[in-house]
Amino acid sequence: MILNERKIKILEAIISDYISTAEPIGSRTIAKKYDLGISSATIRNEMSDLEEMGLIVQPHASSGRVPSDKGYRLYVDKFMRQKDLAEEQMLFLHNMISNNINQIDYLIQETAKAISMLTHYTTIVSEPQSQKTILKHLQLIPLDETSIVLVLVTDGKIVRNHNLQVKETPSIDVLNKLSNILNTYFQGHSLEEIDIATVTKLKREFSEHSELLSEVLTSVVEIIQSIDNVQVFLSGTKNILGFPEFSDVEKAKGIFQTLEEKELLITLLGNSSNEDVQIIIGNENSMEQMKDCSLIKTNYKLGNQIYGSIGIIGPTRMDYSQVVSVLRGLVKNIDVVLKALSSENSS
Amino acid sequence: MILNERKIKILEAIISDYISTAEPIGSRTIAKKYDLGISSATIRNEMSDLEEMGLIVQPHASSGRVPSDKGYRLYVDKFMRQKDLAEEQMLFLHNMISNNINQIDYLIQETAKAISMLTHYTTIVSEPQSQKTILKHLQLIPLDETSIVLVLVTDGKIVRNHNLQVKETPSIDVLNKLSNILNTYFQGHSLEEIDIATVTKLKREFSEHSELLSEVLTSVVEIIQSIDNVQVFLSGTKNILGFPEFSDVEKAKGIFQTLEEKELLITLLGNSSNEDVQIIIGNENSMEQMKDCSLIKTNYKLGNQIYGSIGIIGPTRMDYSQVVSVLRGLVKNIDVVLKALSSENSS
DNA sequence: TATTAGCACTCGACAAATTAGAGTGCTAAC
DNA sequence: GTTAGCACTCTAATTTGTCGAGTGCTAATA
Repeated sequence: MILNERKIKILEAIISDYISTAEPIGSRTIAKKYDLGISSATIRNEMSDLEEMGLIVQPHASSGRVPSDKGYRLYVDKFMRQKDLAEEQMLFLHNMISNNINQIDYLIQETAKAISMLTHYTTIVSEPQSQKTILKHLQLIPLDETSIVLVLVTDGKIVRNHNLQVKETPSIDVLNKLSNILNTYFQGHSLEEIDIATVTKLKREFSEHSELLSEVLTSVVEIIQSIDNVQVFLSGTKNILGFPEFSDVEKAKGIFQTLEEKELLITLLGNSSNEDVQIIIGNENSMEQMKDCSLIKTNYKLGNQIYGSIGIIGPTRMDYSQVVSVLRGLVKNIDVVLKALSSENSS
Repeated sequence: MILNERKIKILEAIISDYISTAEPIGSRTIAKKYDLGISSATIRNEMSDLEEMGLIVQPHASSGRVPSDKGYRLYVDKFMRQKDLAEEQMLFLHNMISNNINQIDYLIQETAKAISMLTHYTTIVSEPQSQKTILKHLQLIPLDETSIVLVLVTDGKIVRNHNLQVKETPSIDVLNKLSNILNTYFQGHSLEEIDIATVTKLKREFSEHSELLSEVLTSVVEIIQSIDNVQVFLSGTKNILGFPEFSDVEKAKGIFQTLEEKELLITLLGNSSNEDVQIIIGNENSMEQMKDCSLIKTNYKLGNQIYGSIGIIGPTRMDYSQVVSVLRGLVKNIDVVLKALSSENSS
């Protein structure tokens, strides 16, 4: 069956109406509300075709139609028009980013808040991480009599602390000396390069503080492993409860369960380095509890090869077009702020 | 009116029944279910008295009775029996604590998870902070061409990073030198002592790196101010939806709204240094949205004068006795683990 | 041939009526 | 002081009826 202009118009009418009302929509309503120049009977015939094509469904016989996942998919892929974000929203994002660009963890927290505020959906933001993290600096700091903090800085501006227990905390001078040794060996190397082989070699060369060094090295390896353990921030979970499709408490519970598990969120966001906006509609998501939700996600770039992800979750009837605009606006503003920063520095 | 033995038994029956069923309970049910040796008519008379005393209420005429906030309060203060935590639960907590005692932020995160798992209520844990934080160490670390990380360690084992922007990042040697200066001046001083006066004095003495020093000092002050900005972890929010009293989505939304605001959570946990378990029932809480909830909270001690708080939120009919046991068990285990650690070190 | 008007039919949402059940308070008897 | 019994009340659940929105089909129309 051919999808002619008229069918598309009707499908768009159904989708746009359903997005705003969450109520099934019938032929008469379309005829009245949208000026398509055809009667409800004709619309009825066309709707029957659309249903046959699997683009819309009837929740129950003799009710109006509702877009199917396939219908949304077609709309999103082919007919969705992109709106540009309003000036003031762009400004809002710009300010939010500029104010937090130096504190990555605040930035992602505030980003989550801002996006959930703008879209009224639930927002997940993952901490940016480099595809190939390079160590920039290591520093040991005394914590108390028996513990040291190892601070590690990567080129992705990620700063991580890790406590390590020792028999007795050495003096600051010793710690500084040790930090220097670590730096000369590790600085500029990617995380993958710091493997058991290098570590054993280092241990052999420095037998002086060998016991301490050995403990420190173990910690370095641990941090490096845990650096994949990205932080994830969530905002706007309560919005979920505002949608009629989740007034069934059981459904809402399933979603909250997923949102509470950091690992699931990370799986959800995935780890593609695709820079464009991706849309996952309803059943396309492999997680059972998420089959009534859609997820719109994108990756943002915070520097050379440093990517984080941001995802927005809502009911399948979410306002795809608006969310895509907001995400594109966000990514664009991050770029703008970063460019402004780097040109400022080079001047 | 006198609250005799029999009235107390009936009140306890009502409370314990309501805690588990969430259904109003009538005189006949009590007579059948609880072997009090009196007829339903007598129970009826007694219940009438209990209602007059404000300890129970009828949700509507000719329904069973439900405990009032005042009823719970009386029960909690006078009649609640404390159960001891089961061996395996103690062990579970002990292991959780030992595994995380060296990483404070993990510890509080895992604690939130563990407690919400054990109680099935929502758990809030705030990062421990000292009543009178003393600086132990400051360290400047290069981040990139124009930013430095200032790492600050307190005697409360709190480690905080703060980025600061500079015109040009100095060499590591300069940073180390500066770190040393900062340490000689600030080490061992409490946060309150580091005020504008000290800072200005320091600035005057060291005019050499004055501009840099000035920026660093501003940051130090900023961190010190933000150190009150404690982290808070939440777990088990989804449990809220499991309780019939919150199947009204609007009520649930109000609570979620509160839980999403960190500031509100901190207000909720308060900042008393009282070490015993406190119970706030329904309307006793000043927040409007929380008037259908009870909050059970306690402070835990992680060292000399270092306290964090932990709070558990549930419906007013929550199982006070169980929650108190779990909290006491947790606090006890923290003590045990800390003692074990310190004796291990001194040996 | 495509479109439309008309009609019978279906189904869910809603309201009103009915019923069953749990609970109460009161009174009189024990 | 306690209890059995009874009339009464109120809610929750069920039933019944009505309305409206929607459908599919058919026959007439442009």
